[in-house]
This record gives sequence, C-alpha cells and structure tokens, in this order.
Amino acid sequence: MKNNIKVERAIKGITQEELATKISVSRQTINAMEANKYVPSTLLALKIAREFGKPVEAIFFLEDSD
Amino acid sequence: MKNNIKVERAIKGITQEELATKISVSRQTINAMEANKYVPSTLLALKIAREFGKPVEAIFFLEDSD
DNA sequence: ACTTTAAGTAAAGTTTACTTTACATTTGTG
DNA sequence: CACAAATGTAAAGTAAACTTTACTTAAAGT
Repeated sequence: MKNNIKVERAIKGITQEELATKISVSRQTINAMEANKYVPSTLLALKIAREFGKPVEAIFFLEDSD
Repeated sequence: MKNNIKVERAIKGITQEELATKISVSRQTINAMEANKYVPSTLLALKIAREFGKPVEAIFFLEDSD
C-alpha cells in the first residue's frame, strides 16, 4: 500500500506536526506513515482524508503486492 | 467508527467466510469487524471497499467519539 | 427431527500500530 | 554564517489488530 500524504500535506502547506495534532497522533506516526513504515488504521485514513477534503482512495492506494 | 459490512455483504449475498477468503483474512476477523470489536487496517478497508464496489467512506464512518 | 451451513464468541498467542523520548540532519530565514 | 523550524530516524515500551483453535448457537434445508 502506498500513500500521498506528503504531497497532500505540501498542497495544504501544513507541517507533519500540524497534521499530527489535527488527527490526534504523534508527529512520528505521520512521519512513519509518509515513509511507508506501516499500514495505518482505517480511523486515521478517514481522518486524514477528511482533513485533505478528498476520498480515502485518493490518498491511499492498493498495490499489486497487497 | 462504524461500518456497513454486514449490510453490504447481505446485498452481495456472500458469507463471512467468502468475504474473508477474498480479502485474505480469517473469518473471525470479519465477524469481529462487523461486531465493531476493533478498527481494521486501511489495507482491509480498501480491499473491502473494492470488493463491494464502493468508496471506503460508504462503508466506514467516523463518529463524534472518534 | 436431523443434518449441514453460517454466524457468534472466547482465550491464547503473534505481529504490528502507535507513543514517548531523544538525538541527528536538513531546510529555510535573518 | 548562524539560528530556528521541520524532518528523519531509532530504540523501548504499550496497545491493539489479527490468527488459530475450538466450542456454541442459529438458521435453513431434507
């Protein structure tokens, strides 16, 4: 699974810390997500998508390996 | 967070076991998800949404408590 | 009524998400 | 350059997802 968080965050012009605060996680969690260190929960996916005003599928993508 | 899985599954007419197999998890995982026993990963959310031919947001819903 | 299939549930174990703390590196700005 | 802000990264700990096994209950068909 891949994601667009870094790009969407750049579009919105907010820092990892700001995004983290908005969705109530640690900054390291955002950083690790952007680095594809793990698969976030659906709760976070929904919150992030809402934050960016886009559907989950516009931010998180299944890959062939999934 | 709530979800619609049981309803979507009824619409499609498939069993918990069949859905489980399609997205490569155990039947108990599907059962527990339907019973809101835990928050599934985004990977599963994407696969389930794809299986039902609907966006993630049509199947998983944020609540005020989230 | 009997049998089969689907669903509910539970306990123990493994894996992984996520936090906290802490430090290093990069990037932007005066 | 100097300083601050943002990002990268890592290790140790906690919480939670997910599996496996197994037993029970419900529903549906013969």
